Amino acid sequence: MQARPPTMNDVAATASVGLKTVSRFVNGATNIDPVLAARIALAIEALDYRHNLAAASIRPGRSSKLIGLVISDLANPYYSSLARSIERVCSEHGYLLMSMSCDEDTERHQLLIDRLIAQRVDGLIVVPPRDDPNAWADGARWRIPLVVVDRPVTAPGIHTILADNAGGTEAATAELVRQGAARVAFIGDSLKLYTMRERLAGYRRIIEHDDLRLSARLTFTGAHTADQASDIVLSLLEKNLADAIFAANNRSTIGALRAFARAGHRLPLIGFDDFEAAPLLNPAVSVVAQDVAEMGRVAAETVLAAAQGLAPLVETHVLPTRLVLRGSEAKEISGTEWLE
Amino acid sequence: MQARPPTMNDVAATASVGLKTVSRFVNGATNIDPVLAARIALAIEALDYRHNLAAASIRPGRSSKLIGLVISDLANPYYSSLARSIERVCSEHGYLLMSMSCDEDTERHQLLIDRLIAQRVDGLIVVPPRDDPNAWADGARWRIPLVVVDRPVTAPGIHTILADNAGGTEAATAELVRQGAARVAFIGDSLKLYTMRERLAGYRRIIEHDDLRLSARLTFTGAHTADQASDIVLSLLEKNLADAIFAANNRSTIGALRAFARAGHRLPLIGFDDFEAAPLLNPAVSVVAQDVAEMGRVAAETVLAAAQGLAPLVETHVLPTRLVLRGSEAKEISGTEWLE
DNA sequence: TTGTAAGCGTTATCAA
DNA sequence: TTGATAACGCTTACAA
Repeated sequence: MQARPPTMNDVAATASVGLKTVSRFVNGATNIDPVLAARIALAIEALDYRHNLAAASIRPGRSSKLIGLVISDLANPYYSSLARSIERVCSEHGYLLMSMSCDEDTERHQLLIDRLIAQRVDGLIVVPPRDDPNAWADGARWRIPLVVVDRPVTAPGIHTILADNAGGTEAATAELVRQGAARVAFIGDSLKLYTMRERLAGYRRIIEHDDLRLSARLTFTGAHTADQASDIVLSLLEKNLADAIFAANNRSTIGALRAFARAGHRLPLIGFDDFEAAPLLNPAVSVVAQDVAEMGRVAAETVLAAAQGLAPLVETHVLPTRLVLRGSEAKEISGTEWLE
Repeated sequence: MQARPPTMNDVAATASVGLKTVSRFVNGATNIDPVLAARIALAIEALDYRHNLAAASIRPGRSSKLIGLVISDLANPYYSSLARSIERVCSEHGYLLMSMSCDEDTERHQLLIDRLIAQRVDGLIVVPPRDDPNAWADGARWRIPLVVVDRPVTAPGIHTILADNAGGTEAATAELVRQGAARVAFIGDSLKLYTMRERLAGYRRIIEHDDLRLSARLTFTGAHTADQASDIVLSLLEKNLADAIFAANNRSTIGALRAFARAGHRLPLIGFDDFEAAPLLNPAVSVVAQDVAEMGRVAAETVLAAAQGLAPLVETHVLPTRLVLRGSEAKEISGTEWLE
């Protein structure tokens, strides 16, 4: 069905020039006889010749100009924003980004990394899998630059880009306290997750500093789903055990909102991670926002610099978060404002 | 800095076996002397050898096992869902998906396609650029399978996957009429866009069929932004010119919601395309939802079938949409229900 | 400036 | 079953 695609040799023959001249032409060399160049251009057009980068890239000194990215889910807004930002930087440098989803599956994660290395990408950006974030990088010998994003890895000598999970949570908790909440509850997922441990640490910096000695009774790390978070918050509301809620991830934020709706009244709330609906809800939901685009940019520039031999120092980069106050700290549902 | 990565030859030398035997081993051939196999495995481990797929793929009869995808924006939920769905099918078939964003930029779109072909992808899935959706595919001779998604292309012989834009809008409009709206307004973007033309056509099937002769006065195709949509809807509300709103895309839906908020009262509303906030708003927003995952699945299976020589008939595939009624058709802001 | 010849890492042929 | 040898499409000395 599909004929073998034409090669540089075919072009050379058709244009009656040497192979090397076609190679020069294709690679954009300037010192070519205009007459030959025209013949070559014509032949390329006639044959519909396409440069074969796979063949070109196996020569020593040449590289694929490909960067690999392994995340858990391309369709998750957090990761797709990250991918988009990385893609932008890559394309500015003439690189193509290959973004792969591993579904937080450790095995698939490894498979994808192996496949990308087999594809001879010039660099790798990886979000470690949630469970067992270290195994894949453990004894591996990295011949290509590797940058890790969002969660750190224990293996040494790896570029790491993180958000300031602790600092962001600290700021949010402090704001809730400043607004008069003596009892701020922390609703989050398992402490097996690095980000949860960090966020809880930030929360404790404030709560224990204020010596309220409440952190233990108000700390909930079993909210794996929005429903579980909702149940926890509902119970707090019914027993009047808290004055404000810090929701340590999106699911917990949604859960808290559902609990508010069910109970008919609400508490001041700040959630970790922004989400599309947050500014559209009534009242708009305050959040700690990560600068995902910036994380992507730094990750991409780090990997590209290293890929081009500019070998930056291996270091951990912690990017600041932003407290976005929108109005969910109001004591009651205002009912008047809606969508702005 | 980075040493040249070890080759199959290095492995063969280390293991004291022939090159071809290593090749067999790496490609999973079964008929290998277990003793030699063990030596090879050891050598691979010792050298940290990695198969070079780029080199392998230049041999005749071998392919890259890569599929290319060109969309406008990976960070757009619609496209990231599409990419995710395609990626899933590809990986089930042992293919890797390369997803690229062109930002609706015709030039970049062409650049990406050329680059992917140069990379020797086995197939290409493309969302044509919004402006000038035909140029890129016009005279091109496609040696690899090509599938076009979301918007059609005039060039013949190209697999095309579309959503039933007209049918979905028809159903939504009919529902609004059924609920008693005599004057349903159509708020959308320019008719230069294929999807807008289709959606308007669906709207007219109902409005003109009902002989209400209102479609012209109630059709607005200048809502390029949410703000413009908002202004239009606000004016309709103030002059009491419409009984219900059909918002032909997400931006128009958001605009209509803003107008409702500003005016303090609302009309029955159905929007085209679902969005994350829709079920969370109060009242929840009814939409015409596209089955994006299914579109991706069909696109991927079409391209993979063709790539594997199963050459399915070239055809246009129109996938049904789903009318998701959630409660935004209520006449007033209820204020009691909130997040469920 | 141009072309010839060698070699990149892999796979396919084919004789052993 | 194994391994020397010849491709694959391309780039890079090096000679012309």
